[in-house]
Amino acid sequence: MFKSLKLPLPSNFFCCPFAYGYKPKLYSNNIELRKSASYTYMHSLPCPNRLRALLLACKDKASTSKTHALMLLTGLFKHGNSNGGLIASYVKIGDIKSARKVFDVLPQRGVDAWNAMIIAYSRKEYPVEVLNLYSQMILEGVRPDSSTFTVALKACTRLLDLKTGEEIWCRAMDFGFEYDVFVGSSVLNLYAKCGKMDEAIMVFDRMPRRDLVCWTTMISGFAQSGRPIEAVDMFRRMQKEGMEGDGVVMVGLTQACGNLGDLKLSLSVHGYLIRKDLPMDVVVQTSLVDMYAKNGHLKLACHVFKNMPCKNVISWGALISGFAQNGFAGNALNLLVEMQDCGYRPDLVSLVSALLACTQVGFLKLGKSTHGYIVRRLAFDRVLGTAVIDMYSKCGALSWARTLFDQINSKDSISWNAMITSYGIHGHGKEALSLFLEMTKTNLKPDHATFSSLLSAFSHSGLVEEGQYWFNRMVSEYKVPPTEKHYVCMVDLLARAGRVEEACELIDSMNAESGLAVWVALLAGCCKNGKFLIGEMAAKKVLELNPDDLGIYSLVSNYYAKARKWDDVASVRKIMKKTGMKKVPGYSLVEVKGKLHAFLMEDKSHHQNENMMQLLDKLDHEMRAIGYVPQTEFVLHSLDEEVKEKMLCNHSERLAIAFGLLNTGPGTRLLIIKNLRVCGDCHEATKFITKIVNREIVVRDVKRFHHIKNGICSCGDYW
DNA sequence: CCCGTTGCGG
Repeated sequence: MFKSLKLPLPSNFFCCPFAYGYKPKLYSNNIELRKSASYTYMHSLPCPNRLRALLLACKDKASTSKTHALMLLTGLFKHGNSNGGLIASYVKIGDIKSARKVFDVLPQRGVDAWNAMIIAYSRKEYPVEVLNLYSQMILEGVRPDSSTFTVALKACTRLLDLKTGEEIWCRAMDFGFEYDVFVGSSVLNLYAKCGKMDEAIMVFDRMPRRDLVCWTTMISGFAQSGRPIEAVDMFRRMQKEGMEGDGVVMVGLTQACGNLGDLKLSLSVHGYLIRKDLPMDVVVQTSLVDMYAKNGHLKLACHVFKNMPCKNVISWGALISGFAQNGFAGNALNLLVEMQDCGYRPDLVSLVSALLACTQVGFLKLGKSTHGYIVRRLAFDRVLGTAVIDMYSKCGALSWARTLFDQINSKDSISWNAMITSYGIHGHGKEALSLFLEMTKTNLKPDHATFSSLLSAFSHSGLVEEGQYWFNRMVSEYKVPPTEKHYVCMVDLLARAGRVEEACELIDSMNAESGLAVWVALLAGCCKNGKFLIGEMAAKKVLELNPDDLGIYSLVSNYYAKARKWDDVASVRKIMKKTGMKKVPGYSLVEVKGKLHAFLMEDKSHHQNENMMQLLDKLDHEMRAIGYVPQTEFVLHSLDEEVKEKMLCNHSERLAIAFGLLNTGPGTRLLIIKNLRVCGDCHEATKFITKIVNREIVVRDVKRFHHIKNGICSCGDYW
């Protein structure tokens, strides 16, 4: 990061100048300026333009050097004029080192020379060098021009160095560039990229003249700051002022549409591009793919993608990440292969998407080979490392996750949080705590996310005392204001431990409005512990908040069933039917011999169905012999007990387990991935199965892991 | 008098 300009501050400089009533002085004389060298030269030597033309025509090293020599001979070099052109011609042939060498020995350096050098560094993306030269230039008393300020501001934007940027902007205004569109749009971009859209709009509204670039900056600024509605408003305002968009403007709008998820608007943006016959380059088309993918319309995204005459890795990445983000892990992974078949090398983004896809479906084998690919092909950085940690832990390989965690040498709080979360979901609350304590010994500060990870780890392990202790210390010592997420963890922790009264008190003490999630957590705890007094209230609260998740209604209905309030069960069922919410079909996945197999509830279509049923039948008898009693309360239909018991056997995880047992060698660990929470009966049954077949079965449900071995589950039946 | 300078994709 750029340290400091070490320059005297312009007058009235303070934070965002307009916010504090800053009034720029036009053409101020408060800084002693030497006249620029090119200015003096014009009156003393002939034919400067011929030399410039010559320099501009230079195409290679030879002609540049020749002209350079000519300048030295004629004495032009000594007098300083045209040196900007000389530097620029070295830059043009890509020889920045020579350009800098010339620059350093110039007897007189006019603003053109400085600009040429600064622009060269800007193009090569050396923002720190740009700012160094800029400040040196000011100190030497050379008068910067519009380009100088524009490029210097761009450098600050790259570094996200708002403070330096504002300082430069103030100076630009003092030098008379307040209404320069180039300087102005650079300032807008600086604010936009630093996430200060309110300041940007303040500057924007004061601009007397705005070009298309200014509008684009505002539109994409709003889009990228998560304010898509304002981005669209900005575009409408622009049209009202008689401007038409170009491709770049539309890219900003596609981002806004992607975030809004408004298909109609998305289609109209696409339509605008076609109607106005704007050039559809790779960038525009890729942003359309991304827009449709973010809207969840993968078909449209694919359609645009397929019709792209020219694709690149970014286009592929947009589609792959679209599939992965929308939960279509298989499509994402297939696309990654297809991309390679088409001769494109997966890059960071497509690989992270692939990891995400593997994580979603618990495809450890493919995740591992993706990890291998990353290690071989790319530098293994912190971001990728954290993604791989997440993948391993969510694919059940906690110890591998830890090994990798130890290998990351400059961990940020995201890496720590990922590892703490990993211990949490595997039910290792104590390890999560000791890792947290280790983190506090570094100079990283635990933030709200760290405490979310820690508290949820406690809740998965039922560590009530620890939870209360650290919740209090989070507020008092670490000054992290508790968010709803933290409250949910605490309510969950207390309520599941049966301390529903304390959970209630905690909800009452919340500053913010208590949302749906805390009441759901409370209700779940009441349901588990048969606390019908507080449960009644929690159930009412939950229903009042009109949840749109069918799972929540199932919880309420389960609760009423447990409380034997059949009328209420019926009325909740009625709501569920009326709202027409689709039940998410439960499925289970199991990896066998490097392939992932999926099972739906009561799925009889599998070619091994016969064998699986036989095995389950056999296991059912053996389980009953050693004490298994089917818990039919988990089947919600009003059916005969016998039918209910049969249905339990057809739960998807039983099918997956049967398939896994039949197709793997004795003693192999099975990993089952579920998209819902594991049902209580299956949990019991699996414990018995591990005893009978002498295997370890790991089940990942939507919330956490269950490592089941010898009839005992790592969750301690606490989930 | 001219030139260089500002906004876009996973």
